Amino acid sequence: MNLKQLAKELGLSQTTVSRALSGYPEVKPATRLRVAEAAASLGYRPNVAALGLATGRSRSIGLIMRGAAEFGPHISEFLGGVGERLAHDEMDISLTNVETYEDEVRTYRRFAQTKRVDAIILHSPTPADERARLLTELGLPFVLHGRTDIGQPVSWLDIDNRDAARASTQHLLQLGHRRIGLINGPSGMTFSEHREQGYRDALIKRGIKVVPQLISNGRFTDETGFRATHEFLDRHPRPTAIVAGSMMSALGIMRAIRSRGLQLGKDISLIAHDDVFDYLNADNMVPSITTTRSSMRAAGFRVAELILQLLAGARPESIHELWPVELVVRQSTGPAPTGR
Amino acid sequence: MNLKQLAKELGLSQTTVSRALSGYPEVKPATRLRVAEAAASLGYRPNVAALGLATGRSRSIGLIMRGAAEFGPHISEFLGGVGERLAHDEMDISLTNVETYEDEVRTYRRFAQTKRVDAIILHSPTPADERARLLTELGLPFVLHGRTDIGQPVSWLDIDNRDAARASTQHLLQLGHRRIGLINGPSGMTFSEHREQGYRDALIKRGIKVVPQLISNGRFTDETGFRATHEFLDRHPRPTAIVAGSMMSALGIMRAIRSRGLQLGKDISLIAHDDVFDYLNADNMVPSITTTRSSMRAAGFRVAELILQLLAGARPESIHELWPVELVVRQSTGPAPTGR
DNA sequence: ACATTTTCCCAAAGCGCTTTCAAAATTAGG
DNA sequence: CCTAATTTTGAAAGCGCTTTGGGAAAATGT
Repeated sequence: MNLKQLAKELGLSQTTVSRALSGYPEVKPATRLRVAEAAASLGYRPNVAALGLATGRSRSIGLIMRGAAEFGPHISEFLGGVGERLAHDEMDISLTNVETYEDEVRTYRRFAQTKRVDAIILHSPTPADERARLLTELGLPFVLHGRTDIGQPVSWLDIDNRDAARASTQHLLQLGHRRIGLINGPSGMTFSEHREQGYRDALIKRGIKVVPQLISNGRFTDETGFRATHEFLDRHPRPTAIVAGSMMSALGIMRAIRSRGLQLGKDISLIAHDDVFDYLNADNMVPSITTTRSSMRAAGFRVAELILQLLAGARPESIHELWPVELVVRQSTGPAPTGR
Repeated sequence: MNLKQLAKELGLSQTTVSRALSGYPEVKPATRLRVAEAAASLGYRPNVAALGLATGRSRSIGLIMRGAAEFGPHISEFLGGVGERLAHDEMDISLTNVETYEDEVRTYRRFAQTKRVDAIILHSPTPADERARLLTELGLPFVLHGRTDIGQPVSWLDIDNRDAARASTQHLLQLGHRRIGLINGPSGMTFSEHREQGYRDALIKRGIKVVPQLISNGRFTDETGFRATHEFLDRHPRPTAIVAGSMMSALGIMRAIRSRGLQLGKDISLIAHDDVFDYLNADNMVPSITTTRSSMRAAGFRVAELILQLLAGARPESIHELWPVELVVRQSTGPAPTGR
């Protein structure tokens, strides 16, 4: 069933039917109704390729994952939010995998040249990320989840990682901790840098020297947390608290702490950043974990919304959102152990 | 840059340029080369909407996620595999979120009517899943990850969950365990049913009565594992071993065991199914976890390949793959504790 | 040398939609 | 009741590609 057939069925021209279905004003309400009913009962929907060709819009948003590693729980939560929002508008996510940075660049080129997507969601940026520049050059609208330092009119949404890390560190300082380890995300990523800045800010403000060996970078995995924690605990004197970048790391950290026979929340304190996975609840851990909390899913939802605004004509440079992060104190943080 | 411009640039007709780029034989090698070079240097790529309109193919594969819950680590591993394979052919995944079953059906209809995707990846089936029938009716090619019982020519790829559960249970039986709990996936899903069947098979073969209270169903989350384990351990006599459906559940199970002051691999044994997440390694746990192992990513990769075969004309009823599952014995399983 | 294949290329139609421009139908104005 | 203004509808062009059905040019045969 295509437009031509439907029009013939109704004894109308394609023009009128098209207009009726697209909600243009110059069609009589009675006609519009008749068309809508016929379309519904005959199951007519415009062919998306034809529509794309005629309008220049593909009704889909591109998102590229680089390397197997990116396909973790974080991005999938985010994707959930994006998809939820786009579904309202019958738009879809066009998901593509690439191995290398070069492949990613190539794929953006392909997206632009073939007009496969209307816009891009850019994620996991580095401070000097060139991809934003490339996309601008290619004329592909995009919203960045995160931030870069390149001075360009970039639309972005980010959470306040710097403040999150600062708040976490300050909280531990207030509890009397003086040797605090940071188990951060991969080095080079903007959010990792921001977290380290926040951590340093808090320490320096309190006049405490930053010990580079107490800062560890790596992916947000159980294993990374486990290893880094062991390394920290091998030091003398050992840290009495840890700030971690993710609940995944926290799992490994907890394991390591336990394997040393130490008690979480007493011998050693832990604050993790919680991206809100419903299958990994900080409240349900034993002990429950103090976290800085910000829903990845909500961010995805909002980014999708911003993309739609962009496509509706919003000025890219007007789109900036910095989300505050909430500190939720639970059992994994306690007063610094006295003496030693 | 479109075909017309490129053709003019080359002093050739659109026909010839199109054929040269698509590798048709009726174009002189010298011309082909000249065209290819011009296309490369001018950055020409066919508009995907026009291509879709002319060929009837969208070069993308649909995958629907129902509910927030489906967006877990399992599916994202799977997606990684799918994307990796599709990228070779410059095809993309068209990802869509829906809330309800009805929405999902509606979306398949939309896909079919608007010709948005060339094929579908169907996943998370129930035994009497009607979606396969619907897709057949809609004329949408699809490959099912998993299996259903409806008697239809359905293309599928599945792992041998029944055998995996049977092998796990048998292994525990050989170690002398007689009260074995099963912490399974959500009830209703085919894979959960298969696992329960395998578990029952093994017990019955050994003449051991199946205790319904030792079978728990739920999502693959830390929390589900934690709760189910506590319930099991509240029983008298309590089970001495647990078969779990996922590494996520295993995390919660381990927590629960620990919180009871029991020792994993000694007081109680655990075998989990491992879908191979590189951020959650059974080998690195303490103690390391005995698992039945099958890469979700590899499954995704292969499913994508099967889809491509289907689109290339393979008969749907010829596509069935049942993957065996490997049992990897590690430290979390040991002899059943004697006495009591 | 000419007739016949074979190779190579092209004009134009068609894929299914939107949208411009113009005409027909309706309503309002006098 | 007629003309002018306003709604409402339609014909046709165009989006950028593939592909059919020929033709011109080159290669082959005699």
